[in-house]
Amino acid sequence: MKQVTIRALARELNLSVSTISKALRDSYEISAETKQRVLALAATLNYKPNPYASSLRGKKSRTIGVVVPEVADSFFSLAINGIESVMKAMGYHVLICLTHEQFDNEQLILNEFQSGRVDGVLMSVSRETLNGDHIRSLTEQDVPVVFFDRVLEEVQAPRIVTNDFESGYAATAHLIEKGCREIVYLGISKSLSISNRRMEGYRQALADHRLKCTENNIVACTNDPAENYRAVKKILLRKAPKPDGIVASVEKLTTTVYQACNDLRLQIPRDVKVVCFSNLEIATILHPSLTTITQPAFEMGRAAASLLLKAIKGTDVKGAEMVIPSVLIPRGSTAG
Amino acid sequence: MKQVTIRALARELNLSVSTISKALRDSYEISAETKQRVLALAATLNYKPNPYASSLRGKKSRTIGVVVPEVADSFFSLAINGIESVMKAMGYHVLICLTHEQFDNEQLILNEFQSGRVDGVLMSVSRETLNGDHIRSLTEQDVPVVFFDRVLEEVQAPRIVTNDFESGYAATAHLIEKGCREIVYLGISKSLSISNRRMEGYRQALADHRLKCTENNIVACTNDPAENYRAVKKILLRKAPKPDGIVASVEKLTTTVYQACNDLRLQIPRDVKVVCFSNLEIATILHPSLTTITQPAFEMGRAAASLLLKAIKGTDVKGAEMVIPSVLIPRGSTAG
DNA sequence: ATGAAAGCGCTAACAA
DNA sequence: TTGTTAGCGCTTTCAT
Repeated sequence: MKQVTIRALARELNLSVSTISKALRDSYEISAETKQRVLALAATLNYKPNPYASSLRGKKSRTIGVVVPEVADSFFSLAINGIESVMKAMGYHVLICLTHEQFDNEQLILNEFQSGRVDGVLMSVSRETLNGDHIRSLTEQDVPVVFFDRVLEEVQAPRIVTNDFESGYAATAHLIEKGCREIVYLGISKSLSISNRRMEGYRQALADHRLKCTENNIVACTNDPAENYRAVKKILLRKAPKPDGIVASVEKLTTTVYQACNDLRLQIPRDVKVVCFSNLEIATILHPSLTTITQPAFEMGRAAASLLLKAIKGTDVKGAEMVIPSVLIPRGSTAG
Repeated sequence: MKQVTIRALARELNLSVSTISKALRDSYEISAETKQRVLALAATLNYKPNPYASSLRGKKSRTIGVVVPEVADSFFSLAINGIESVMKAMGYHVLICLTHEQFDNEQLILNEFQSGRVDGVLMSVSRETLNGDHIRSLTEQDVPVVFFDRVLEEVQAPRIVTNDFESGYAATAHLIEKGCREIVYLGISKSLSISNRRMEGYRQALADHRLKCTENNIVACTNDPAENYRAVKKILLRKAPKPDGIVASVEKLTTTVYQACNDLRLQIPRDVKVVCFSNLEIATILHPSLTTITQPAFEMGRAAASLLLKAIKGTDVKGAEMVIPSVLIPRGSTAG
């Protein structure tokens, strides 16, 4: 990497490095003519300022970290698009780090972020995360952290979330309305607050409709598709009471549920109706098309990014919370 | 950001900064005892080396850039997983940049990469990319570039690709075998080499089976789903000759094709059979399940990452090319 | 309007 | 074995 440095420009124009630097940053101290000359030479020599030198000097990296469980997931990939749209406009870089739903990866990543590599962090915690010390040590070093979607309640940090309770409620009420009486809830993890909030909504809807809520109807899924498949199959095979509705709290479970129903010769929506928290565009062409709770992934990404930028600028956003609602889109899987 | 620096450690232990630096890097020059003391203090004070300072000093960032059209796409998100798995193991960071299929974004990104921000670049070109000057100026600055999947033929750079020609051939031959005689090819873009190679395979398969290939059966899709939908619908409505098979060369078109067939009351596979280049896990639960050409996305990511690391190390990989084959998975959409 | 010089945190050649 | 020193490229006082 043979860089064109400010020094090279200075030598070429018989000016000092500081003059060049100021000219490039359009300082009022520099004459219009000099600015022209500098800019022109910079263009012809294809000068690119070394970002690491400025970072070192200025103590800011113009880079943010995005910590997510997975990128092969329509919610997160859309959220990343939203984040990126804001950050690009503000000249920030986005360092995406994946935890693969593992707490130790998450810890390692946040740890590394204490080095000054990033000016702020957007994160959605892993399904395993119970303790927030790694997050707190980051904020204690004045690296602002904003949660989006998956929050760790224990940590006091600004957050962009969706209305998980209401969505869980809406999904369940919708199934009840369509005649379901024995509704199964498939959670992502026992510890994840979004999963629990959705579940609380589910419970509340059952209660409001005078349906009893048995723990047997609640399944905590794992990160292993095969295991989830067995669990879903098992509960669908139960005879008395036979499940007639499913609320799946995460996109990954869509395939599992459809496949299980298919293999068990259960017809959706006749034998069992399904609502899934999902952002899959493809929901419309499933057979039957899938009723979804669709989250405002892109908007959440945008909002989280904007909030983080404020925090980086030094605005006090402690305790800021923004709720962007999800939408229930009824389709074939709950028809009839 | 209040950093613990090497200087702080030095003061605390009454040692010089260079001793600390060497101790941290486990230099043979430093006594075991001193190393212990340094490491211990570093741990208690939670010292994190400033990556930008080392980058500036060492002229290497231990960061690579990944330039892709989109992240909300199962091929690219899986490929990113593959890349990340290798890079994490080697202690590299991954800066993901999205072109959104636009050439000027791609240019801007590669331009910025001339600043020394990254040690190397992995890229899949945008559908608009015709000219490779931006890529060449990067390699001329000794920033190695490795293509994966979407190559710009014009640029001589190492590449990890899949067998696009053979896959296009296999998809088409499969349809012919299943009785199709009027097969439509849906391309991603006229300029994209992968799309063209797949198309060449399609043409060859037709020729080998003594079917004529009319330009009317070849549709170049755009980045606008609505427009694609109209185009697909239009060709499916054609009466004579009526299309009875579709090869869709990109995942995004799956929804379009299924939706169009659905809306036109065309039954898959009875009226028209479909093969799609796709990595969607969900292919199995579409109705009918989708016959796919499944690309080795994760493996391609891994291979590309390894190759880039070699290039960064200075190994000569000019002209290296690795082909990882895709697999045709026959499912319901081509049954019967 | 321009320049000299210090320093961001780290590394490495050289000295002691 | 440890320390001194000179930068990496850039920004920013503080002169001039």
